[in-house]
Amino acid sequence: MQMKPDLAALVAAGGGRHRTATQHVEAALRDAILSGRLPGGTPLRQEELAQAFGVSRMPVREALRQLEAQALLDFVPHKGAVVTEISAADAADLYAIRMALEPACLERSIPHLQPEDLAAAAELLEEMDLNADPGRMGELNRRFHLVLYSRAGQPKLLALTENALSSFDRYLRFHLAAHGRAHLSQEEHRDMLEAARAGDIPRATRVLRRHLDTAAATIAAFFAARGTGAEPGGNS
Amino acid sequence: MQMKPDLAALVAAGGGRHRTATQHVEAALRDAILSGRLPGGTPLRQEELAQAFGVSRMPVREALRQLEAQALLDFVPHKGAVVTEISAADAADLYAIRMALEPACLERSIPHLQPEDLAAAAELLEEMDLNADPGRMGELNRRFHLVLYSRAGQPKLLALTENALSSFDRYLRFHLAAHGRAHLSQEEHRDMLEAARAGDIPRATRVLRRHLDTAAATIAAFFAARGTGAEPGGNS
DNA sequence: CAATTGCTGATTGGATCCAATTATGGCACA
DNA sequence: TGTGCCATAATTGGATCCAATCAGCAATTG
Repeated sequence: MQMKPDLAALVAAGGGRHRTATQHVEAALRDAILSGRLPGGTPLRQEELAQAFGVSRMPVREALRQLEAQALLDFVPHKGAVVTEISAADAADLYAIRMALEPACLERSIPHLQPEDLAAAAELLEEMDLNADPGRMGELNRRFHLVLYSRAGQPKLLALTENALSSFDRYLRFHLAAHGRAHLSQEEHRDMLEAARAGDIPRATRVLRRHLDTAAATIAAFFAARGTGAEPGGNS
Repeated sequence: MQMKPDLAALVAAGGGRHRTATQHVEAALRDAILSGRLPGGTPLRQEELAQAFGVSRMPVREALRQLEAQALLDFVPHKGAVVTEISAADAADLYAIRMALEPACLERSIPHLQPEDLAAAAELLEEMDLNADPGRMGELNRRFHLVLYSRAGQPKLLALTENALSSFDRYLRFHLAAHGRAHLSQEEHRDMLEAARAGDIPRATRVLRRHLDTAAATIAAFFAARGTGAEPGGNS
């Protein structure tokens, strides 16, 4: 009966692949939050995390501040950082951002898309068909979208979009739980890819908007069915 | 002949109005960067800033990291943080973001705008007519836009928009230098306010898009006329 | 004379220690 | 028995100190 197996687990998730300890802690915590292993409302105490990661409290502090800037944590003075709660309102907020940013990315990127981009996108779609692991699904979905946007040539716009997509990962499990998780709007994904291949910007953005609309509706329905703060699955 | 009068000046700009030293340093530095007092390319050494602010290097470090996350600084290992350079490409990037986010904010906010919001917006426009101080102009312009968006009811979307508007302040001085700075698109501002008052969402967003288009064109022309890295005015 | 290599200085990342603030529990008293 | 106050303890913010890494320069050698 370990009280905190999550900490030991998420330390390993960071891997040793980061240059500084701060980056290591930040990556591990972000991944844990976005994947749902650290659910909303979880309090994070610096000392505890420092021991778990085998570092001092300082890199933990800096990592927490970075995550706070990304709206993944709320800082409460003298009570520690807590993982931000997910909610229908927050999901709608994220969707509004995605709806604003992603069509802009797509329409700027499509004219400059290269064959290798389309091939990479198609490969990601195939992988999504085969791979049903919810955790990996979020990454695949995010990468698929980002590949299509990658030639927009506006780094800040892309960075914002990537951040919004990452934040959305927290809600993807809802989506997967609602649908049979077998096909996560793969129809629309294929439509988008086809439109992009054809260079048909109006059609591509139209499909993208519908894709986002249906996803938003799915999440909203999920929250409406349950209480506003319910988690879809266990943390097993 | 003080080598670094800027540091002493920007310390005072922070004021004593922040809870933690980190917030104080962050606010002062951000204001200095956005206002142009710290131009692009300026190296910021932690020890130097710490002395200037009368604090240790730690809050300076955290503040710099926060500013890096906001894309105002670039971190170069063992060479210090440098203020990000402004460029035509960066300006275009920012405008793409504004063009994506602000119409979304406006159309969601207009239906819920209150009379006091419209009054506040009108007051800001008047103040912009009277006040010609470039530094204050940026704040007024930002607040005018934000008031019109304030009822969008999507905190993350608004936060992103506010950040984009703040970042744009760095380019506002170009705009002011190009036009006579007497009327910073006040025509379009008034049009927007009128459309918002009438609840005419299509017209308001149309005006807003044109407003952003013309502003983008102005900045682009300014960069085209000069070299890509020129600063408009002195730092007096 | 130029290129390379070793050294020194500077700068950042991390650890440990201290201070300030507040949540929380117990205890006394009405 | 319930309520309010106080003391303790836990937690964060900040300061100082140490280690590691890299830039720049000079001396040396081909």
